[in-house]
Amino acid sequence: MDYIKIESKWRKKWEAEKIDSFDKSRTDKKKYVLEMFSYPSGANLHLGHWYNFGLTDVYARLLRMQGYEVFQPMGFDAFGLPAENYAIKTGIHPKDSTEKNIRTMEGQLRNMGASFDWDYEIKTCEPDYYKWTQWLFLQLYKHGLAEEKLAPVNWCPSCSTVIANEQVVDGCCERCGSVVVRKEMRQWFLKITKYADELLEGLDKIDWPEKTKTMQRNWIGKSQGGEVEFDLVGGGSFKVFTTRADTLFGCSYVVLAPEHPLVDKITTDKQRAAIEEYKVRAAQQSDIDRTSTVKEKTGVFTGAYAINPINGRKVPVWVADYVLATYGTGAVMAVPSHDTRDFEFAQKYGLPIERVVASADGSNDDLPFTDYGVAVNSDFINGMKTSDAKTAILERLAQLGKGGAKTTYRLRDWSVSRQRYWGAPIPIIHCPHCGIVPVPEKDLPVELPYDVDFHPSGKSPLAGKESYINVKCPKCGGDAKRDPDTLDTFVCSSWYYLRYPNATNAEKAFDTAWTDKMLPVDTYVGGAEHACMHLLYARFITKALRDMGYLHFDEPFTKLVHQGTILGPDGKRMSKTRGNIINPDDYVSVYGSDVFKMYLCFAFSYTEGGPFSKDGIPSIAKYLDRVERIVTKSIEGKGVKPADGKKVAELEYAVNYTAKCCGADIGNFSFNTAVARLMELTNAMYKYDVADSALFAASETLIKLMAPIVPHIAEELWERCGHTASVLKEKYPECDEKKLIKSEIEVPVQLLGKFKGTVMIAPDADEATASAAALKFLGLESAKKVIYKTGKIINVIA
RNA sequence: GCCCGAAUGGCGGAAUGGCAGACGCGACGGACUUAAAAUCCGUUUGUGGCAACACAGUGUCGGUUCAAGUCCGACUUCGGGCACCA
Repeated sequence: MDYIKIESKWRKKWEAEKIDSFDKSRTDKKKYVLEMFSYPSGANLHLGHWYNFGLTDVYARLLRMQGYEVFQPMGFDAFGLPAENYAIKTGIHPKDSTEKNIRTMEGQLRNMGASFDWDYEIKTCEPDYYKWTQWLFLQLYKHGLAEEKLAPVNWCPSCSTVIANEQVVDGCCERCGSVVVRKEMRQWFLKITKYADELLEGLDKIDWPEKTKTMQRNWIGKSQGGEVEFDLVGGGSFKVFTTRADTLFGCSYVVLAPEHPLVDKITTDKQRAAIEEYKVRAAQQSDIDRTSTVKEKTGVFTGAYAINPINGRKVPVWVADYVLATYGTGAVMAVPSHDTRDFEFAQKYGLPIERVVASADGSNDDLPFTDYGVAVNSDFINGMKTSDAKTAILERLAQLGKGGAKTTYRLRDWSVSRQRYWGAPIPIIHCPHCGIVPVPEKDLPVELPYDVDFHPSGKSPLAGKESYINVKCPKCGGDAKRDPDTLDTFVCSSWYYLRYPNATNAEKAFDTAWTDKMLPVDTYVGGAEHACMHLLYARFITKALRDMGYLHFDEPFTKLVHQGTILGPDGKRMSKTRGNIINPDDYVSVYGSDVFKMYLCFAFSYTEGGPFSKDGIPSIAKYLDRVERIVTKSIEGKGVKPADGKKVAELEYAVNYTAKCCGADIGNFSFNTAVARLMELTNAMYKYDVADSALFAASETLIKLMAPIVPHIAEELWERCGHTASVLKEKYPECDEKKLIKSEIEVPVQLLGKFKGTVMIAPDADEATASAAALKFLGLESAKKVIYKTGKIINVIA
């Protein structure tokens, strides 16, 4: 078959007929199938795009044939650093390069033959999209979910911008790999931490891969423990957070983070110089140095003392950078006997180490002992199990007014200010009189000016654009300045799935009633690398918008599927440096998109991925040629009455068995087994090998069954079978269970659990019949016991 | 260090606790052909045997069960995530 020719023929026809258009009147049957939209970085679609979009399209086409009204849009996550970095290198404006890349990718996506409805296309870099990103930001601001604060941020010196916690990988910038440093800056934050608990609980209600849910759980990092307030000798107090309140009697010193505001106040004159020096050193360190676990712990005594509220003991106050300012209260109680870090520190600086927990069975007396056990040397909790002791201590602290139960989270607020050009401008005006003034909604969008010097200078590029930055205050009319930063691109992508069904709405970001009908996304497919970024942000934004009354559902993505990673032929991750990158175009241009997609279906377990092997592609073409031959043969026998009833029954069994499995497999993203079943049916048809109406009927079913995977080829063969309407409008074949009933079935016989052979019995044979057949087969008179699982197995215990 | 996954022929990969290796690639054999390609039909986990067959076999070691690739416990290796989170 000339696949290329066939594809262009049908593609033209489908586009002219708008066969993939979403029918708004059928929302009762809607399925919102969404692939994570792509970043238009390179000029071409890569293998990952094909694997994600192409195969999800197979799933979408199945749903359509099953009678659902599928909404499957496509668009581009078009803002972001790569386009800007590319511009800095080449001088080509990010807008120009992005638009060019989008045009190329649109063309390729159309050639993929995927059933996207392009009427709903969105591009996040266009004013009619980012207008609503800005609107979203303003709503968050109005509802107290966006705030500007001075905070330590992750600064990438190479990208000259702040990046989010989630974008720091091993202490380095996720984008460029530079070592990230810590910097105090005024930044906009979205208060995702307000939703920490709900983001955690919501995970139980959604059909997502367990692994991804676990990653989000760990990222949110809920930690239940307690707060303990220590009074300072000489006045004042501070709190520490602990998950091991039961060890409070073993606390021999306390430690503040170098950035803790109390440090300056309590440091004695004698210690001041040493503390100052230590603070400077700590500030200079990058996160990667500072959080290195191999590094020896360091710290300095402040000269101050605090009182342990549980026993009135005076303990020294130290400063050490192993305590993080950004977690808990930025201060810890040190119990060297039961915490490895405190132990190491105490040993180095000669601080007391006193055991207060013993192992329950007395087996382990090494320190530090970090397991749970039984309290010792701890006054009123002596003998209590760790969990009880925790409660007892926290209750006592509550009575004393010195603390109590407390929960903390690892999750931090989401920093969204970026000192870069190619993003959505933050719609805020800073007025010397009125302070922070949001841009009035009627003035949106705040348009991103084209002519800007975006070379890195350590300052936001927009700050240098006078005509942009200088503005009148909307409140008092006086001179004011725009916020010079742009929003993290993850803000753009945190709500795009809401915009798709509303893509043409010029009045609103999205219409509430319509969005409630169309959302949540039924099936969302994309890479697992977004587990703690996009997928968490999107959930947060959905919940925030719900609380503002703009929508009425809790979770944006009901079911989530991650495609696996396709590796290079060498079994390693594809990369330019390894030179093992596979370009799909090399194969698509020869074999066409159907063959290539079917190869991707067949060669991998979808969620696992695996190494690419070009040998599999011609074998799929060979298979489809084989299909063409048997279909052609069957057409000749269209009106011929079948002669052999038994053979027909066998063929019909194969047809119905395939129908039963194929749809279910595609529905489960088990594309490889779906293709295997199609191949089995084809083999059965070759075995049947008589050109008659039974073979023709099998052909028609086979074509329908394979239509979601190879739509062009199926359409061509369907036409050859004499049909004028599209096969894609056919109902997906269902299994006729009656055709699967056989008069006799083959049942395996085991002797003492060991397979010995099979016997033929009626499918509804009772245990006695089955048992007798098995004994006869084994040549036995009797058996101690026979286990018969109907239709499955007969196990004889002799 | 902690938390997840995964491990099955020469290869990609299948198997609701019930015949391990579906389906395909590769390899080998046969048919067709002057020949080759293409096609069609076989064989293909290992060991022993002419054979029927026997034994072994899903990373390792134990366990539960009539029955374990699948469940439980301990470990090994690889992949992913988190990591001085108190």
